[in-house]
Amino acid sequence: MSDVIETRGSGKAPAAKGKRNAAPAEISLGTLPSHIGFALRLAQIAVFQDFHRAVADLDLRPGQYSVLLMLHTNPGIRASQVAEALGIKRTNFVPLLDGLEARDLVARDRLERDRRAFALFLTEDGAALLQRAEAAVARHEQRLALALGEAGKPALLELLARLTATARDTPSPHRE
Amino acid sequence: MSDVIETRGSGKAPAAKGKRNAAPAEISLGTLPSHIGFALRLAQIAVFQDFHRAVADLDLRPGQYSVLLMLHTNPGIRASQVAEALGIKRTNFVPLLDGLEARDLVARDRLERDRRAFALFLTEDGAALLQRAEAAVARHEQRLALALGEAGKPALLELLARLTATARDTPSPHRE
DNA sequence: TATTGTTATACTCTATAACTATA
DNA sequence: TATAGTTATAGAGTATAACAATA
Repeated sequence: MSDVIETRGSGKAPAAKGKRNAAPAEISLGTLPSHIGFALRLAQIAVFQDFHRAVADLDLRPGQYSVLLMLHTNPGIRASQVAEALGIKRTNFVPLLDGLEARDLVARDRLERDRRAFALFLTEDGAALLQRAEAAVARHEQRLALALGEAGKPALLELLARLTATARDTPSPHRE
Repeated sequence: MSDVIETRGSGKAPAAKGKRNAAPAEISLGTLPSHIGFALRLAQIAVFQDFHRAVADLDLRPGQYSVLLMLHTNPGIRASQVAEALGIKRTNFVPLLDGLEARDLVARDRLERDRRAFALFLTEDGAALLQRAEAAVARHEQRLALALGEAGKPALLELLARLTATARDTPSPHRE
């Protein structure tokens, strides 16, 4: 829990002779570790890296996995619905879908009753890949849950949900 | 805590007549909300947006604020030390520093005993801006702490630290 | 030879404006 | 007029390779 980081030479250099330097060998993060945003960033990076390792064989990033999951749970859903549910802009969702379609994991079916829109489905390959991904992601989640302890995971999800709700709803702080 | 999202017309459209559509009006996120990575992403986005609003007058992003804080806590520190401590690549730290220097918030002083490196300092303007930023960020943190409840913030920081440590240290899951 | 800072570059994620074809 | 999907584009954040000056 020390806020001090050793930066000199990655542990290879001898114990530093210049103690009166303008640039100290030991630096402090100060109050940074007590900032929620900073801690969130570090955790997010670490968790996403672990996710990446977990599904490395399948070549899936978190966003792609989320889309496959949504299409499995909501077959025939429209593209803009998936994008909105996942917090992705419609415009950025296009290349994401293109990539999955090019790999023949999802299919776009033009709707007859509204020929502007598509119904999205998993292909057989997509369903099969999702199944393997779900198993890998379950192991990834179990690994994290183990580190969080018995009541840790639900407690964390509850705290994160409060952050999401509060920070989202908070109006501009200086103009009320 | 419902996993169901209403996407049709953002609440403006009449109650949807086509109930037998291929694309249902109500879609489910399925198991996604129980994924730690997904919850982390939502919380991070919300918290960073709140941070942005909190320091909007000062035109500071989280990374820039972190650098100012580091230079205040560790005056004379070298650029690569700051970058490493914050988890930023040296190469990406250059334009970040350039921006702060262009605004006359930080100064690079060439070190005499090692003329490859710079000692970094806050300027007077930088110190003054940091002071205002710290006040704004403190209000931002208090707002979040209020939402998390009495023991919520330390509990959250503890859980996030466990995630950071575990996910970072975990070796590749399929090759042991 | 190794390190500090740097340039150039590329890839991902995100954001806005504007187009098309439909409604 | 409005909506679903799309294109083009631009801005951040992040990644690697390679260079000059210095150690």
